[in-house]
Amino acid sequence: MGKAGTKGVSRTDRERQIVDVAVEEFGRHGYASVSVAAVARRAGISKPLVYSYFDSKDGLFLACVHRVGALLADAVAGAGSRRGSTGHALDTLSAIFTAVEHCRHAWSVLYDPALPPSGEVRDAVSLYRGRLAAMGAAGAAGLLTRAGHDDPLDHELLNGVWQYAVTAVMRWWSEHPEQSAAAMTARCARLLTALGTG
Amino acid sequence: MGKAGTKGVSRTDRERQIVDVAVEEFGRHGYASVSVAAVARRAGISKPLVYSYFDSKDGLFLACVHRVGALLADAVAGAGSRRGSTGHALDTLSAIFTAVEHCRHAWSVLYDPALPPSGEVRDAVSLYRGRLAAMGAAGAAGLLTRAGHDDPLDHELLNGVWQYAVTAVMRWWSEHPEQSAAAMTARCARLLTALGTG
DNA sequence: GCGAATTGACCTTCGGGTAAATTACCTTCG
DNA sequence: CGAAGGTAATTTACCCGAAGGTCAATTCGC
Repeated sequence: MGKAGTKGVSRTDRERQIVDVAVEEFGRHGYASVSVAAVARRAGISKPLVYSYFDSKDGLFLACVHRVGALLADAVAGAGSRRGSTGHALDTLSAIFTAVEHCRHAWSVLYDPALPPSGEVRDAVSLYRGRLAAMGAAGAAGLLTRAGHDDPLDHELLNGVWQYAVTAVMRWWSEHPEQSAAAMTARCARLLTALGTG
Repeated sequence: MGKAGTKGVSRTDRERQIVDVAVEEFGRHGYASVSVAAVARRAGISKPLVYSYFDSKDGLFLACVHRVGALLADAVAGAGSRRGSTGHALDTLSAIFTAVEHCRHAWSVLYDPALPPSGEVRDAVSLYRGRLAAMGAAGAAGLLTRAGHDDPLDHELLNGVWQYAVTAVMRWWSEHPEQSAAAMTARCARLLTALGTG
């Protein structure tokens, strides 16, 4: 639109705003389908400004990964810790819901299945996924050992299923924006008790 | 590599072979990250031949969707039908495992989350997803009503979680090619019983 | 005026898509 | 049975738009 020249927005503020937009775009459409120009447009600025602050598309995505990775890891680490796998799962989900209530596509950024198959981006994503998996599904281990199963591959698979289940819940939530975090927690509580009595 | 001219492969055979390759590529990397040239290269032919048979990238993807959609829908429709949600889920999973044992990326083609957000492709995918959801998670409805929950949104969400859980299992399987379909069924049986006793 | 913020215009690569030419198979007629 | 010609299979070379990435200029706050 307007000519060149500063608009009085500090670099820090602008970076935060760009990452806000980028998280939503990446979370909604996936890494491969989002163009830097689209992010710039939706942020109301021009493409070279994005490159000036983040160097490359990967750099922008990395910033998003660190943003949402820290947010989610902190939330899960600080979650309540009831005993019993159902209670533990609910505590974890509740912590995630409240953490991303104003940034609902955060989870999908970390669990975008169409990432570049190698490189720095993949490494950073794997790092945060690993942390979330270790914490969130530590309860799953107890669940399996209590049932007498100790195959490590079983644990690995249950871990993957747990993370994809959370992904499903998050995507459903993005499509039902009227639902509050508390309502989501209650809903998941109903589902989990129903599963336990199946 | 060689010059032009037919190699004596009929259109029908070639189409089947191209779709074989394309299903694997689309399933592994996702719609947006796969180029028609890559599919052609891995099939040992040239790009214009693909366009000559499938018109466009969307046309090629549509062929893949119909291939795997029919395969999966038939498998689930013909699955055993034990009573009880655990038995029903296991029957469904077992049918899917044996159906796609030689085509393990089939499921991921239908559940690629980075599809174009509208258009014919999306419609076809939604059609098959709907069929699979209706059949596969009819059991989920029983599970919820038995537990006294009748919120239709709960059903919708449980449906989504079920489909993503299956997606997780399928992706794990793609990364563990040494596992047989029977082994996967047994593994899922262990997980489901462990869940029931949680 | 100096530096930070910001942009229009440009370059380059990649991927979807196309046109025309080449080769081989199959029919048909002498 | 063999030559002519149509048709199907296949490729090389190309076009074009979109997206990643860069440069130099311009404007504002201090």
